[in-house]
Amino acid sequence: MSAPNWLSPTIRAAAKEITFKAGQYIFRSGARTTGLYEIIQGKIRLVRVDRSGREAILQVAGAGDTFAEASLFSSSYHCDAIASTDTTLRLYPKGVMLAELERSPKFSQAFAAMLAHQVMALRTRLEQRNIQSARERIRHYLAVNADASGRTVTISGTLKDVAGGLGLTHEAFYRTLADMEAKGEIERRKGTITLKKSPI
Amino acid sequence: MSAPNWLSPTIRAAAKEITFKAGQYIFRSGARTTGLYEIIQGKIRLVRVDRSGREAILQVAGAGDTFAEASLFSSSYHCDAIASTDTTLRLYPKGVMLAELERSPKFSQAFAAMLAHQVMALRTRLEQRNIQSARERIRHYLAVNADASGRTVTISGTLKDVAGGLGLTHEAFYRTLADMEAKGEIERRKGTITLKKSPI
DNA sequence: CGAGTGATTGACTTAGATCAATGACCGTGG
DNA sequence: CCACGGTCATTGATCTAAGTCAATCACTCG
Repeated sequence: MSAPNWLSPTIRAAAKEITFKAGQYIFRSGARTTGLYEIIQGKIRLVRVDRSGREAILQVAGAGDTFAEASLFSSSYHCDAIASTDTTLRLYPKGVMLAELERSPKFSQAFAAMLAHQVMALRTRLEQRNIQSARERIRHYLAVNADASGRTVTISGTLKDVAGGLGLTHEAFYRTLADMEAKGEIERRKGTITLKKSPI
Repeated sequence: MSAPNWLSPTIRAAAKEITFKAGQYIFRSGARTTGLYEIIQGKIRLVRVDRSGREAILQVAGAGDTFAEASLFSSSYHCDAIASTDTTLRLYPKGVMLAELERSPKFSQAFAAMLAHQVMALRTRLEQRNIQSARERIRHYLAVNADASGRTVTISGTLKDVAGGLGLTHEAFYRTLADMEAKGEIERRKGTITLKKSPI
């Protein structure tokens, strides 16, 4: 999800870049695990194929994301990884990663910290999805992503992307934002949204 | 989320049990971090309070779940933890945990493995929530949770709980299941659901 | 300057939430 | 032992918010 600043120089050195064409398999279910991947460019999906031959998507990942973390601790893959577009990956080989976990407590901590933060962020997003109403969902997003002052949220990327991240269509998102602004609940400026204090 | 079989005896020994009354704060935003919690009994919620004084829920956790993993790597809390019911917790103190991470590569690996699995499971659930249609969401659930044969899913807990986990009302869930059964897509038995092969 | 994309708004439709009612089952306390 | 309260499972009726389709404007980039 984020740039891997948690990696030690040793591991960076051991990484290999690999490219895949759209549609190509990166690994298949049952195959021996190779390591942790980081996406340099492109998009991949992890899928499991169900009885009817349909793909059940486990994860979609894009540039900057990592995937197959859990494969470090398992001997074979339990899903397929497929390049959705032409893709460049960086592979951090399992052996090197495990050796480094073994050798360097510093690295272990950094790695665990990164995973713990991801767990927290994912749980929060999942909790957000439990909210039915678009308006409440957006409020949740704003409350959770507000800066230290608890007021302003900086929008990273396009509004459309944010809408997608919230599990809303961009139309619903635009509309609700417009409505919230009209009602004075928020204020919009280029790249930021500011929560207004409730008028009570 | 699961019984902490990844804990070393050293840490188990250092754990402390604490009880809270419903509504009591377990920790508050800004306070110094104490460690990782496991819920023995009861329910808690992690919340951030927004400008309008409303709670934005970051996580709801129940018996068997752990929370505040990330606090191990941070000096102060960034949210409040509140007991939703009378609750018994086990606290694994931060100092002991970090020392153990430092000392025992075995433990570091086990801890990282546990977190990596959680990350995977959470990503999968999040991906599931991107599916609009109840029917497709259920299909996804079945495909992902099928046993080795790829056919049968064992229902843990009540159907109602499963519905909740899928982000559906229990009514919608029952209805869709009934419909899928009527159409011969699945077969239901006590405690299990079996996927039928697609008729193509 | 056109093509492509984001931002925005309108109109329409629908799937799922909500409210409601019923039967089955389970534990329990008199 | 059985009546009663509670919860789960199930189905019906209704409503509405959000998805879908569609059109327009602004902006950027080669």
